[in-house]
Amino acid sequence: MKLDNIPLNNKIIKVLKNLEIFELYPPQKEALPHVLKGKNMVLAIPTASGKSLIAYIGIVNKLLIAGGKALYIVPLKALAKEKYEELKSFEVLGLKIGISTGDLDDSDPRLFKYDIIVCTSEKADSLLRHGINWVEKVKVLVIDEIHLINDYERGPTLEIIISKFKALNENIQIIALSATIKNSKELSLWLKAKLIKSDWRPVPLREGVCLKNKITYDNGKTITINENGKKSLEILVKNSIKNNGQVLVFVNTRRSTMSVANNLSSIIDNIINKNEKRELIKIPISIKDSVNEINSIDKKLFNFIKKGVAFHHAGLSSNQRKTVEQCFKKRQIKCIVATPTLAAGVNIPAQCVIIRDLWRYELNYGMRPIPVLEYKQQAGRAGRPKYDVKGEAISIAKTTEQKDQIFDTYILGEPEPIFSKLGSKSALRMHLLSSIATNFVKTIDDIYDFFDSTFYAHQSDTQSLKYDINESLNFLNQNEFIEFKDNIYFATLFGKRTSSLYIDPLSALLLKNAFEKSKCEKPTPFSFINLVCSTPDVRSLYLRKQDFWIEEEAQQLKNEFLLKTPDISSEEYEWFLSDLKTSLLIFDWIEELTEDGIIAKYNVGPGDIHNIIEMVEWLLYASREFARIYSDEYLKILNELITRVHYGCKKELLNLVSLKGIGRIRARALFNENFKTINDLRKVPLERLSKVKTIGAGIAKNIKNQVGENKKKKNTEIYEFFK
DNA sequence: GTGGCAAAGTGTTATTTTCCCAAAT
DNA sequence: ATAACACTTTGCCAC
Repeated sequence: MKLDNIPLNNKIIKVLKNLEIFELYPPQKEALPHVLKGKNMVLAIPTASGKSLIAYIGIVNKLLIAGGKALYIVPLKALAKEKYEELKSFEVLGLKIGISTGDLDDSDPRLFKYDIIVCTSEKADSLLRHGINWVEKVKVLVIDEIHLINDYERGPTLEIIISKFKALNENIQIIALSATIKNSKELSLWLKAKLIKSDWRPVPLREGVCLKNKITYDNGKTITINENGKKSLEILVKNSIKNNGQVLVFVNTRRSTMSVANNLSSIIDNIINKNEKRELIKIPISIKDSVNEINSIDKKLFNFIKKGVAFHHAGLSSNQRKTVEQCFKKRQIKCIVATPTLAAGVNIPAQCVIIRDLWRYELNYGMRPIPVLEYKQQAGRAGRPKYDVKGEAISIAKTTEQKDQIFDTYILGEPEPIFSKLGSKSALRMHLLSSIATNFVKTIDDIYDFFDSTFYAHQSDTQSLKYDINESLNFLNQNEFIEFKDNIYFATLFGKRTSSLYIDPLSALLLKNAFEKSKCEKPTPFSFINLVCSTPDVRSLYLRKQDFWIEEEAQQLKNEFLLKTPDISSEEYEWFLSDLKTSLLIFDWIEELTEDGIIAKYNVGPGDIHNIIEMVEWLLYASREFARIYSDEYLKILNELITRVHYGCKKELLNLVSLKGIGRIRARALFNENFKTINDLRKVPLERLSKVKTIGAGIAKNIKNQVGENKKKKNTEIYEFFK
C-alpha cells in the first residue's frame, strides 16, 4: 500500500518519506486504521517487521490532534537510545523528544517539557514513585516487548506501570508491542485492545537443522555439505560469507563465544580481501579511549576483529559491545559469535543465523532447553532487509532424535504462553509498598481493586492473591514500612524512603538493622562495601573451586563486618563467601588495582566490573540516605566512599578526580608527579603539565581551563578537605 | 629399546542476564 | 549435560 493512499496527516507522511518509507508492510497496513482511531492495540508480530513505526505514527498522530504527552517504554537502555534516535526524526513536527535512563543527564523536572519520553520500565516505575506532575497528560503509552511480563524479575514492574496508568488516566491509549506468543488473545482481552497477529516478515525466513553433513529445511528439502576435516558449523559460516552474507552464531556460554570465534578466525581471514583487511585493522585504533585502560579483552577482541570475526557477551564493556555491533552493521565484521544477549538487544540482522546450543545451564536445574520464544528471537535475526532475499536460521543437532525434537518444538512449535509473575513475594512487597507510599491506594479495598485490574488477576484466582497480599502487608507492617490506622494504610518515613530509593524492602531492612544494631566497633570503607554487597539488590559473583583464598580474607577482615558472619557449617556460608568475593572486587577497585588485574583475579569481564560498580554505588547512595536518618556519624565516610567507588581510586586522588576528563588513571599519573591538589595544578605551567604521562596538550589545556583563577571553584574545591 | 612428536584418551571445571538513586550542568 | 581446557597415555616412526 502506497503512503499517499493513507488517510494520514500530510506532515507525517512527509516525515516518513524523508525516512525513505514509501509504503507500509501488510501488518502495518492492517494495524494503522485502529491506531489512528485511538484504540488500544496489541501487535504480536516478529521483530524487524516494523512494529515501532506503527507506535510512532500512533503517538505523533494523537499528539498533533489532542496535545499531551506520550511515554515509550522499553526493556533496555540501549533500546531506549535506539528508539530515541528514531523518534528524533519527528521533531520537525514541533514535538520534543526526551529520554530518561538512569545514566543520562536528565532529572524529572526537565521531562515536563518533552512531548514524547522514552524510558526503561524501571525508570517509568520510579518516575511514578516520585510523583511526577504530568501523569494525567500522558495520552499514549507504548509498551515495547510486553511479553517480558513473563519475566520473574522485571515482569511485575511492567504490569504495575500499565495498571497504574490505566487507573490514573481512563482514556489513555495503550499500544503494546509483543513477540509472537501463544496467548496474545488473553493479553489483548486484559488490555481491552485490538489484537493484530501476524507472521509476516520483510525478508522471508528459512529454518533448518544440520545433522552431521546434512541440512534439512522446513520445506522438506535437504542439502549435503561436505569438506574435508571441517565441522559443519565452519562450512556453513564459510559458505554464507562467500555469498556476500554475514553470520550470527549463538552459543550458550561466554567461553564458547571465544573458542568458536577462534575456530572460525582463520577460515574467515582467508575469505576477506586486502581492502577489507585494511579497514579492519583501523578499527581498534579508532575506538581506543584514552581515559580507559586497554584491557586484555580489548586485545583478544582486536585480534579477532582483524580477521573479520568477533565475540559478544555481557562481559564486554559497553564500548566494546558497541564497536562490535556497529562494525557488523557496517558489514566490516563478517561473523559474531554471541551469547543470547545479542538476540534481545538492538536490531542486528545477518544473512545467516546459526544456533549451536539449544540448551542452557540454569542454577538448581542443570541443563534445560531454551524457551521457544527465545529460539524464535534468535532465528528471527536472520535476513537483512535490502541485502538478502532470504534469511537462513540453522540449528545444530547431534543425533536424529535431537533433529526431530528441534523440528517439533522449535521450528514447527508455537512459542509458550506468558504468565504474570506478580504473585511472587518479592514483587508484592515491592509494589504494595510503593503503591501505599505514593498514596495511590489507601484502604484494603483500594488495594484489592487495584490488583484486580492487573494481568495477574486476569489470569489467576483472586482468592489466593488476596491471601498473598495480606501476607505481604503483614510483613511490611511488622517491619515498620507501613502503618495501619482508621482503616487507612500509610507509609512510614522509612517506607517512603525505601520506595523512592527503588530498593527491595529486604535490602532496606538489612541496611537499617546494620545501622541500628551493628556491634562493629570501627567500621571501615570495606565494612560498608560488604554491607551493600550482602543485600539482595546486589547480585554477587559465583564462587569457583580456586576461590579458597576468600576464606582466608574472611579471617583477616573479621573485625570489619557490620553483619554477623554465618557459621562455616551453615547454609548461608556459601552466600556469605560469594558476597564477600564481590565486596573484595570493589575493594580492589578502590585500591586502584588495574582493570586487567581485576579481570584476571576474579575471572570477570569489564562489563561485569562496570555492572557491579553501578549496583554498589547505587546501594551505597541508599545507605547514605538511611545513615542520615539512623546514624549520621557515618555520613562522611559514606560520601567519600561513594566517590571512590565511582572513580575507582584511593582517598588521596579525590581532589584530582573531581576534574572533568580526569579519571583514576590520569589522576594517578598526576599524583605520582607530585601534582596533588587543585592548587598544584594552578601553579604548574601548561607545557610541564602536558608532559605528564597520559596527558597531552589538549587535556592539559582542559585542566587549566577548569582550575584557572577566574573560573568557578565550587566543584573542584569540594574534596580539598579530604586531604 | 629410545627419543620425539602427534593423536587419542582422561579428568577437571564452570556454566546467561537486566534494571533500579540524586544532583548538578 | 556438555564444552573447553589441562594433562596423561598411547601410537607411530626413525634411529
